[in-house]
Amino acid sequence: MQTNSCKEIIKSFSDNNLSYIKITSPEIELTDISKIFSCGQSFRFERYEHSRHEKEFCGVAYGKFVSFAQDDNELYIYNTNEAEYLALWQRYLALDLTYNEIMQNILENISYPVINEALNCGRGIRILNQEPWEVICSFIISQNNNIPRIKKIIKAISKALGEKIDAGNMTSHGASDVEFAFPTPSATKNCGVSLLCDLKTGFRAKYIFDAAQKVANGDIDINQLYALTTEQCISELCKIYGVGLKVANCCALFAFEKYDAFPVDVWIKRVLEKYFDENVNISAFGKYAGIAQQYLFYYEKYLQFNR
DNA sequence: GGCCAGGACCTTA
DNA sequence: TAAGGTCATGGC
Repeated sequence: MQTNSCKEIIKSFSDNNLSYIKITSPEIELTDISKIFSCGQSFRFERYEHSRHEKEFCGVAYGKFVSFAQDDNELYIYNTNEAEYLALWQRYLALDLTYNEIMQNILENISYPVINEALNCGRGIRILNQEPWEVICSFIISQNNNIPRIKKIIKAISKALGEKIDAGNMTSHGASDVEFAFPTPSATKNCGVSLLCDLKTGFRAKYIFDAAQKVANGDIDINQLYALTTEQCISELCKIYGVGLKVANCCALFAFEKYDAFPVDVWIKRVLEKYFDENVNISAFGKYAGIAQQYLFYYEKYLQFNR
């Protein structure tokens, strides 16, 4: 794995009841928070329209309400401090990886014009390292669904079943006084299928319930999945009723650091047919195939909505 | 009012 | 083994 050896400069601030940090580093030059939070990998962040920065996205991750703001090559993280950044948000944002080397690796492995175009178009996208249970549940919800509605359902589930978060110090960064963490597997399991169905999950309710059961009782051991190969990890995830290859690949990529996992949804299927040889092998993309996949996904949607 | 959305499962042949 | 139907729901 490529490790970022370039030194970051982290400055800490405190403003009334709110602590925040400012980060500058070469990696921030390959970071665009608006692409990161609108490329379909994460569903709990919203743009904060009244930001004093060029762009700002706020939401809940790892049980905390946080906001990420950016002006050019400066990244601000509100409601955190340096220690928490180093322990949590650095890895969450993948700022411990050097994306230049990752993109070079992709380009060296596979040579198609669309790869260059997609990497260029999506410049700044980074694959977040999100919480495994939240990712499993979120991508079960994603099936045969669209992104705005996925976000709405996840918000409703969190409000109904998640722990309250006191976010009073973050109302000037898009928070309500009370926000809600993503519910635990056992809270989700205890909720039961019919209430999950009431939360507009529809036919996915029984899938979510089975996932919650298997994770809560240890049939699926989240901590063990990190240590497995990509193939083993995907195969374990597919033991959940309602998790097939596409959802399992999303989980492997977005939660378990399996950067060669390559989710194929309707968009990526279209991309493969449109730009690649008929029998192109996914392994040709190399060990960062999943990251290439995310740039291709963003690129194709970008073309669709910017014509 | 049919079609589509970051699909998976079940039935049928 | 492959193809086609089914499942909830909302936006267009």
